[in-house]
Amino acid sequence: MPDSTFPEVRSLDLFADMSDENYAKLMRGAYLQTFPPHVDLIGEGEDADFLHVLVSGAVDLFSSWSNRETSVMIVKPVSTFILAATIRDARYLMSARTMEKSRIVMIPSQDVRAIFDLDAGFARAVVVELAACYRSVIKTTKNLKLRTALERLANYLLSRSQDHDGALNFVLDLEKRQLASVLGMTPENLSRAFKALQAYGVQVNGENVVINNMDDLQTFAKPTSLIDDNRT
Amino acid sequence: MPDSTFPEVRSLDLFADMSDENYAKLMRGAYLQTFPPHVDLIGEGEDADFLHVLVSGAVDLFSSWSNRETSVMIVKPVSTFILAATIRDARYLMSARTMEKSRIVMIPSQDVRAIFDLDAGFARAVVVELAACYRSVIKTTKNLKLRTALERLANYLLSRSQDHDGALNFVLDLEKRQLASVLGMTPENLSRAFKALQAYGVQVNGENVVINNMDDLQTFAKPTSLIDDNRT
DNA sequence: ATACCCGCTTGATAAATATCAAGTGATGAC
DNA sequence: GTCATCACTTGATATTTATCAAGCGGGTAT
Repeated sequence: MPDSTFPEVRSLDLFADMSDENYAKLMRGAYLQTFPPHVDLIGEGEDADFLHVLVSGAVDLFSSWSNRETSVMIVKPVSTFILAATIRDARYLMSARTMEKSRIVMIPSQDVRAIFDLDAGFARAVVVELAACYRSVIKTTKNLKLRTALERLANYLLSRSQDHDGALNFVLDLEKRQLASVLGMTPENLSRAFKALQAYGVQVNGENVVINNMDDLQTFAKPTSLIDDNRT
Repeated sequence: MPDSTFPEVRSLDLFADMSDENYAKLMRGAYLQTFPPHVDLIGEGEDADFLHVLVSGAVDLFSSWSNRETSVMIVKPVSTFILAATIRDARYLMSARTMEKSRIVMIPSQDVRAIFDLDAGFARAVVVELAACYRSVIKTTKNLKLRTALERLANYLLSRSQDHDGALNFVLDLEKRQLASVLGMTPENLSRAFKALQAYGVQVNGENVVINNMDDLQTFAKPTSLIDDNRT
């Protein structure tokens, strides 16, 4: 492959299938920016002028209403965020802030839409990506409506274990209050939920998690790929 | 426009922009089927062999886990459902059943994917549709995580009022137990929630709803287009 | 080293929501 | 017309979750 701007971006599924020419066009107006931790990037309700690609760091997509706030999802590198708003030329539904120092490529939304019309490979990739995002949020909805907070936590831990090749001990990748918000509960409630999972052999010490009895935990959590597997 | 198979389908946004030739190809393997009320169409976990287009009637998309069941969304005509699974050649994340007598056009998924590659207009329409679906589910998630059941109900009533050009009285379009499931609460809780909204001037008699004091209800419900407007 | 901050925990209590059981009322079958 | 069915309602109670208020403890700045 010839040189390209932002090679990390080029190798993303979303951009891998397009022609070099169209990729170059798309990146002509794009720029890379580095942000410190805890910086607001986007406010919900604003116009989606840019498609964002997180190259390194971590970003929290959250939403507020009537004095309440919740984290809708966490974005980890390398991936895009708020593709749907860009495509529809609509307003952001979520706010975004960096969680740590982050490098982000910003691509003007109008260029994304223009190249979409020019490049069939890109168009296909956008559709596949959007369909995956859609399915992921459907799973979130099922998780919220069908499970209690304790069950959501148990399944979260099983998922993280899977991420580590089924390891029985691992480190939480989120601060606990952040995790509480993602799971749709308060930090106090999360604290108690961790204690309640001791009954199923889960030990938590700071950010370290040990699963002493995988069978017990699975029997309680009843994980299913139709909710918990983010790949399918 | 020349004659086309399933004119109701042809005029959908999703199919309006494609060439007559490709539309004909897409519909070659499609067939229309009529189902009685309360018939299971799809079970979650099955392979997405067909894209479904609801031409008349109503369909409930629901999901089950561990002895619990919840209605994720209701599909009204004319619209497609489970587009994302079709695109990704994946398994259905939701089950589907008819709520009333329904006519449904079923299009083989492989044809959808094939024509997608051939027809740029169709590809664009799929992307726009999927982006809309994605944003709609994000709104559902915000609704669930940021609001209590009472607040969800209040905003639901305001939305239905909007659907009727802001009318102060209208008829519920769902059975109450169905509505309870969509809103993520039990039928008993919904019954009490209706009574609680009397304090804000809402009167419910059977399926008839009267909003006596729109200001009061809005002050309580705090509707926002970033959650409650399904068009943007 | 000391003091402070901050995230987390814990306890007590309140609010929201679900469950179980019984009752009401409309609708439809016979 | 009577009975049965079914959705809905109502009441009593249990569970889940949130709120408020301290307290704990590891890290950091000075």
